[in-house]
Amino acid sequence: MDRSTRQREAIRGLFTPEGRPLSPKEIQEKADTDAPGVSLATVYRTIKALEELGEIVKVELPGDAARYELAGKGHHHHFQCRSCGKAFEIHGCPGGLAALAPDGFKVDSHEITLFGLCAKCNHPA
Amino acid sequence: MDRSTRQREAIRGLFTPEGRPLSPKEIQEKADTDAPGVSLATVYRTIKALEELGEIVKVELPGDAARYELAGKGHHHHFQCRSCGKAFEIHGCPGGLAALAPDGFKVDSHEITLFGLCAKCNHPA
DNA sequence: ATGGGTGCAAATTGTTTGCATTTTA
DNA sequence: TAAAATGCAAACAATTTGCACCCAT
Repeated sequence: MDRSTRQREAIRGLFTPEGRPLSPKEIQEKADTDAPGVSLATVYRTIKALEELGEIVKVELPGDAARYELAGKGHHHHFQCRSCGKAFEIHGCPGGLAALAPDGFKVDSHEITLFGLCAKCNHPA
Repeated sequence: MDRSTRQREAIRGLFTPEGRPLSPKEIQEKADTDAPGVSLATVYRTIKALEELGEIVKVELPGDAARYELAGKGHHHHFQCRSCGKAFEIHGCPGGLAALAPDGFKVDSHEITLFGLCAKCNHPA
């Protein structure tokens, strides 16, 4: 496999159904194992390509850099650890949120982010 | 009143109980009326001071710059218009969000953001 | 003159992009 | 050898900060 393909596959391979949302830097670090020396520019370009292909989606957490995760996981939300900064996927969603908007407003989507300590940071070994 | 005081008061005066969250740029533009020529640096420094005094709080919306609003409004969330980009305060909050986190995780706060069209953008004159 | 506050510009971080080079077909 | 992808560095936007300067006390 050639270099270009290896880089792209290394990045693409990071997105799994079980994986948590990854930031560009995390992607670069993890991809470095299979494709040493990937530049951040390539990471961003590959992310953009995969996003346009509909394979991954951008996850925006309040006050932090964008993350990316595998597309097609269905409606869900995220948890961000205040200690290690990692983002995790959470399931379940209270309904009826659109009703909270003021009269005349049209709600088409929503984001819920939980903050706290992840299992690892909450139960230090 | 001297220039410094006028600038600070112009900025401080932008934060009202009814006001929506403002970004540093919006703050600079609005403050310019009462205090012409305020630099962004001063806006940021004043924001920081007011935040440390506990008069205003930072509002972080997914994927957008930070906003600031008057402190002490009680628990509430926000709506962001996809058309004009403005942020609005919304009231009400579904409970039990902490239960959505995985086992072992400790939730200490949460953020909910609704996206869509504000009244003005939804009902163009 | 002395300290507090200001504007400008430089520094930071996250992200994008131009361009020359490398790689692939 | 021409097209495609890469790395580096420059360019941007948001935010912070160093520094010289200005104003009120």
